[in-house]
Amino acid sequence: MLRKVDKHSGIPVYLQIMNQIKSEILLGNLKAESQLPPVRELETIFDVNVNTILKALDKLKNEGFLVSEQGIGYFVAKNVSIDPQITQEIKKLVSNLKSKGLDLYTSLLLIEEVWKNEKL
Amino acid sequence: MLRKVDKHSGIPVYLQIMNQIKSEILLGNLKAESQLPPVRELETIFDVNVNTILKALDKLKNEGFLVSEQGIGYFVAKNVSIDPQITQEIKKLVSNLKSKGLDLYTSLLLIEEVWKNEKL
DNA sequence: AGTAGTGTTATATTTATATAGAACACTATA
DNA sequence: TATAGTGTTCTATATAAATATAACACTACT
Repeated sequence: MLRKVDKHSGIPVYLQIMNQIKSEILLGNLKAESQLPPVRELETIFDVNVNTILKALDKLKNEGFLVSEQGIGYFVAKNVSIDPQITQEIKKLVSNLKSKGLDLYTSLLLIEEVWKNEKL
Repeated sequence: MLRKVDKHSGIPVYLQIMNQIKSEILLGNLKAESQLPPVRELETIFDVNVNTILKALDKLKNEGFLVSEQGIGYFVAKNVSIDPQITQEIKKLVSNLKSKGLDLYTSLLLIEEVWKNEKL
């Protein structure tokens, strides 16, 4: 589920890592209490330096998504899964956008812009 | 339509500027051939330095969204408007997500993750 | 006590981002 | 030809992001 980051996207790497982990938690793919791979393994998975991993994990701790225990590991803190119905609607839109030939980046742009421009 | 950037979001400012302008073009709010505000005005609009403006505009030129003429100004290059039907579907999902209490950032995360995980 | 497997901290270095401030160059028009 | 309004380039500085490398600290288990 977790995958290498894109070092040339312009998006800071530690943010990409935060986003991946946060998403997995929100989508219910990483359950509360479950343990993350050790940081040195995450280094390999994401293909970045430990310090970058730690920066991401530290921020996720501050946001309450993770807890850590010295000598033991990192754990998912709370259960914050999203309503599966919402996931379903997102899937529909995504497959729709894909079938129209849009790429991910453009799609995200449009969604952000619509979000910020629509009242309510 | 164009608005100040968030200097503390972690997203590079020049990228935020690129994204705003690109979105306006894609949504048809900035028409082909139309002229952008002068760079020194954009400085004020986005509340950043000229050099940062120029970095964003330069990249948009390279992507073919803009052209510039010394002493005259920046112009929207091509007509790349998105199918309005797609915009409509995005609006529906957005208002749906908003009504469920999700915030923009979380929504974008989920969409990106679903996009990358779904085959097809 | 020792060791393997964890997280944590620290220092130095490199590269990317962003700002400030100034000067320069081109275009149109008075 | 002068000037206002544009874009463009340059240099210097500051901060943030990312890497490499090494050492340190805690936990569980033998």
